[in-house]
Amino acid sequence: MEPGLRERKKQATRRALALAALRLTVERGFDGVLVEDIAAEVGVSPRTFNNYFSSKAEAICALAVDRAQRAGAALRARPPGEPLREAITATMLTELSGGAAPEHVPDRVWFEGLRMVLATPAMQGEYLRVRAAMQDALSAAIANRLGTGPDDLLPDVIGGAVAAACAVATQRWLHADPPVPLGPLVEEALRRLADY
Amino acid sequence: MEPGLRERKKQATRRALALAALRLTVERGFDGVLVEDIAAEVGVSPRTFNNYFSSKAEAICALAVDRAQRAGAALRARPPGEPLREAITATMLTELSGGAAPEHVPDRVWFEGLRMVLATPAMQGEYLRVRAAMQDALSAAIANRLGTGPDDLLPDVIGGAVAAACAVATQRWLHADPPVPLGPLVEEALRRLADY
DNA sequence: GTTTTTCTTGCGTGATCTGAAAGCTTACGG
DNA sequence: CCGTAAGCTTTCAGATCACGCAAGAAAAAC
Repeated sequence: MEPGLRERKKQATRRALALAALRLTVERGFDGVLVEDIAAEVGVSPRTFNNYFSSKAEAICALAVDRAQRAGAALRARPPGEPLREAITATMLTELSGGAAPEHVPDRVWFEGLRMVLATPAMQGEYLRVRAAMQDALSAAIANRLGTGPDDLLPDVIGGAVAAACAVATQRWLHADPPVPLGPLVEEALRRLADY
Repeated sequence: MEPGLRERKKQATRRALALAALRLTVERGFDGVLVEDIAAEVGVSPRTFNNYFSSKAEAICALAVDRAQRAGAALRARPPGEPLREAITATMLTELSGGAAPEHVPDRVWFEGLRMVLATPAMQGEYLRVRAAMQDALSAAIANRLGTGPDDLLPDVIGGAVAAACAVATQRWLHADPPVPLGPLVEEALRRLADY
């Protein structure tokens, strides 16, 4: 069953809105861009914007949510025999370092966008939803990998811990001066997690 | 330096607003209560409400944020010789089980309030800020306890992981049918964390 | 008791988000 | 093909929210 023109158009509009929201926010700041502006950039009415996203912040973080969810799929795709810890580390290194990025979002927009989201109270809540999305995706993938029952706490706990560790690494990465690569930070954060 | 009348009044107003916000929300749902209602309940103007809280959701979760931050102080207060893992577990068991609750908030309001916050998209972001507050408080306390340098990732990573584990336990607790006590869930979640 | 600071309040404004109905576009079946 | 059904977009209107500003009231400082 092909997606059909209608569905493809919808996805395209969604992506365009999310991207415009992110880009404009990076350029002008959260309060410097109105929903109206984003809609105008894409060529739709403001009301249509809210048919896709229930808030400006949600649109800005939509691409990040998509990316977070892909982490789950990536973890599922690791070789079945691989030990869990290695699989997770490898997955996170690949995903977070932007190697696999179907969205053609310029690196600087990602970076500055993240920095801005983290620094703006009105968007912090939404960013934490990104983390939650990643946690859920990881939990599901881990449960799938380990074949644990639905009552086992382990997948959720590990998913949450890994997401938290990655968030810490990302935070450090954003504020590192001089800049450092993200990979080693992620690796170290995950190692420290295992230390505990 | 005593708090002074002015400061005490401010804190009282703040608490009253936060409590009214929580209670009314539990009774009528997030959309069923207006900022105007909360202000009226406490006997201040709506404008004053926004002098204390920058959003309705923030007010609703304010008491939870206070509680989360107390976790850090509680961890600092554990005996210095105690192993970190034990100290954390003991702290979380005491704090989350409501044993130490200076706010005289009825248990049912806490429970239903949490359930409602978790179920309402408009408040989820704010709840995640509660988690962030707990994570920060724990990180600081852990760093203080271990005497680690400011560049060490471990305190932040552990703080995040513990906060995540507690959130998982809380989630299960809220949806457990039939109801189960929170303590054992927290204990197990923290144990699983160490398993990884 | 006066002065000064701080908090509260009322008013006005800009922005966000949502419901409902009308118009246009796509999909489907003959 | 063509007409009908379904879905999406748009316009319009309304409700709420959050905030800046200036004036008034309460507390603190002197």
